[in-house]
Amino acid sequence: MSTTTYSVGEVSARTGFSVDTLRYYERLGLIEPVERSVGGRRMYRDEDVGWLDFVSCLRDTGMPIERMREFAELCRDGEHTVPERVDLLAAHGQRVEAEIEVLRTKLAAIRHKIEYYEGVLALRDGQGPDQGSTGQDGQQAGESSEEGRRA
Amino acid sequence: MSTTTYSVGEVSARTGFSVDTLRYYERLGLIEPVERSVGGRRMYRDEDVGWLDFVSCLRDTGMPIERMREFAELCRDGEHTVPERVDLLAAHGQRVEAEIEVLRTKLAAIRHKIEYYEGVLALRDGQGPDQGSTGQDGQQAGESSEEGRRA
DNA sequence: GCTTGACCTGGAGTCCGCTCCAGGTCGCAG
DNA sequence: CTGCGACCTGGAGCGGACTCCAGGTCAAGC
Repeated sequence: MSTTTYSVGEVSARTGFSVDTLRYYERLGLIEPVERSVGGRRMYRDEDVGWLDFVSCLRDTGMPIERMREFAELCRDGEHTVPERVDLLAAHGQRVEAEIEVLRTKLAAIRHKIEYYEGVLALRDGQGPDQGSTGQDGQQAGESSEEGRRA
Repeated sequence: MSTTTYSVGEVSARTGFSVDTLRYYERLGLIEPVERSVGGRRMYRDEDVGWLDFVSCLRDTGMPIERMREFAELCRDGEHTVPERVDLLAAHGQRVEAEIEVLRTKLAAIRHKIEYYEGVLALRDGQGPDQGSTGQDGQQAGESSEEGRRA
């Protein structure tokens, strides 16, 4: 069983992190110091890649680097930190859920606006073409009559 | 019908934008120059607040300021820009949907990890308390055997 | 009239998360 | 042995989105 390893470039391709970011994360202690070849080059193992995949979950869900670092530290500190890790992840999970909810709500408002615009277009195309290019549509005025208050 | 107006502080409280941010957005042309009192103070009207509510939808769904500015400009340029506005918003909507999808997927992976940890805890509490604090749990090693590859 | 707090301006400063750079090494192909 | 491309380091630079500051004005209450 030859323990295959990957260069930083390969890992970059696999994980989507840029080469610079991989080195940056390592400096920050977000990744354990990666094994090196004789010539000093990084040799990532499968576990490293697995960890990076998880880090990408954290990052892509908006966890700040500092908190990821804390989490990494907990992982390094041994199994007795598992409860804390759960707390940290669960708290993050809640934030992500809340974030998703915000996105859904606000996206709905955006879609609503699109529909309003499409209504405007349908109306315009249906009856008389282009009635005065500069109507009472000054940024907020025009459509606010339709949507006004309500985030 | 007295057209009520709001001070920058009131609008800040209502919209959630900080006072500084409100002024900043106005400077950038993201909001039309707001009406002023004799003494030079901003007096926001309901339409302004409505527009800000919509801006918060764009911002909170991650639209960069520059694109918001473009959108604001289209709104100012008159009704003939409605198709472009729709395009801009629709494109943004797609990105937001994609983003939500990413969040869901990655959140699922995080939950999976939490469950794994809870399994570890249940196991540990069930049979023999704390078996060696510094096991083979060096950051990625331990749990990678469980989750390994797969973002 | 005086105090106090909210407001004004232009510009500088901050924080985050990378990203780029210079100057040097490694190692494989030809 | 010579390229050449991928890699190394420490540190500087960048883009985005605010946030803060100094120094001044305004307006309502006492």
